[in-house]
Amino acid sequence: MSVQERKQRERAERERLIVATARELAEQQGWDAVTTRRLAERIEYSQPVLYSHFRGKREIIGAVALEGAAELAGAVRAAASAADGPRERVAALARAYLDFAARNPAVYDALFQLDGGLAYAREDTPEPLKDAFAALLEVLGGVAGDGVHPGLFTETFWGALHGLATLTRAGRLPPEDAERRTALLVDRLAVV
Amino acid sequence: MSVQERKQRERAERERLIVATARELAEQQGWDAVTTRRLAERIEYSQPVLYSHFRGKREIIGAVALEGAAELAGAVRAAASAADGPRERVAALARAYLDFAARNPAVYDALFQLDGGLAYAREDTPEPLKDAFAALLEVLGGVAGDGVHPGLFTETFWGALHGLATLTRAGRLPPEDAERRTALLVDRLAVV
DNA sequence: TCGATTGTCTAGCGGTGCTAGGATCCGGGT
DNA sequence: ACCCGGATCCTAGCACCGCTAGACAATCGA
Repeated sequence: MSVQERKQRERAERERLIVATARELAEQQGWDAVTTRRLAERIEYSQPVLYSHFRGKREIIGAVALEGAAELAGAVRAAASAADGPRERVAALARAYLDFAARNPAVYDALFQLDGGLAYAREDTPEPLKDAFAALLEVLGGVAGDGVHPGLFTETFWGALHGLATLTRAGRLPPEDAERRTALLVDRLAVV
Repeated sequence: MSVQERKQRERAERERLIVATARELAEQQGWDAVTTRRLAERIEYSQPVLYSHFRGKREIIGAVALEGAAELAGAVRAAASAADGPRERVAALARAYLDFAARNPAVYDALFQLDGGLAYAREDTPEPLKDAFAALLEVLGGVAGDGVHPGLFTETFWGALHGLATLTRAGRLPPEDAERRTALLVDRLAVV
C-alpha cells in the first residue's frame, strides 16, 4: 500500500508544481504566454501530462484562481484585524485589496477577469471563493448603514474596488491618484 | 481624378464594413469567434485585405472601441439631459452607463476589457475616448462635493460603475440586485 | 517470470494571427 | 488602340495554439 501512497503524494506534488509554474509564468509574462507547451516544458513533462491533472487550460487558470482567493482572503483579514475602528478597518481592507490586485495581477486576472470555469455567487461556488467574499463581508457588513443589506453593500463596495483595480492596471486611470480615489470611496460609501 | 476618389470612397466603405462586421460577429458569438478567417469570409474578401486596412486584429478591436465610445458618450448625455435635478441626473447617467454595457457587451469589452492598442488617460488619447470621459465629467463634476476634484470624483464614480458592470456580466454578482446596488452607489457617492 | 495495468511520450489534428510572392486587373501615356 | 506599370487581391504557407490518439515502456500483482 505504501507504494501507492507514495505515488499519490508524488502526483499531488506534481499538480502543485503545475499550478505554481502556471502562476509564475503568468506573473512573469502574462497569461498569453502560459501555453500548454511552455508549461509542459517548464515542469519537464510532456503536454499530455497536464491533461491527466486538469481537463484543460481553463481548469489550470481556475486552480490558480482558487489559490489566489485564499491568499486574498488572508490578506484582507490580516489588514483589517491590524486596524483600529470601523473607518480605519474599511480603509485597511481597501488598501489590502488593491495592493493584492496590483502585486498579483495574473492571479487577480485568473480570479475575476479570465474564465477559470468556476461558479460564482451560487450554491456550488467553491469554498475559497465564498470565504474571500466572507472576509469582505466581515468588515464591510458593519458599515453598511441603517436599512442597507450587508451583503448588498459588500457587493457594491467590492464592485467599486474591482473597477478601480482593473481600470488602474489596464492604464485606463492615472495611477498616481489611486490612493486619493480609494480614500474618496471609503469616505463616501462607509457609514461609520 | 474622380476614379481615384471613387476608389477611396469604396475603400473607406469597405473599412466601415470590416468594423461593423467585427462588431456584429463579436456581439453574436463573442470576441473569441472573431477570427481573421471568419471575418474575411463574412466581408467576402481574403484575409490579407484586412491587413491592408488594419495592422492586425488588435487595431480592429480598437476601431470598434472608438465607435462604442462615441455611442456611450451620446447615451450618457441623452439620459442626463432628460433628467431633472442633479441627483436624478446622476442616477440616469448610472443607468444609461450600465445599460449600455449590458446591451453591448462586446463593444464594452473592446473599450475596457480587451487590448485595442489605444492610449487611455494620456495626451494622445483618441478624441472619442476623451469625449466619453468628458460626458461623464459634465454630470458627475457637479456632485463631487466641496473640496473634491471633479476629475478625481468622476474617475472614482466611473471605476465603481465599471466594476459593477463587469462583475455582473461575468456572473460574479447576482444580476437581480443590480438596480439596488446602483441606487446605493448613487446615493452614497453623489453629493447633492 | 509472465501478463496486465498504469504511466508517459511522440506525433498529429484542426485551428489561430499574420505574411510572402505571384497573378490579375485597370488607368494613363504614347 | 495598345501596351506598360502600378495598384490590388488571392493562394499558399509559416509558426504557434489547445487538445488527443495510439504506441511504447515501466511497474505491479499473481
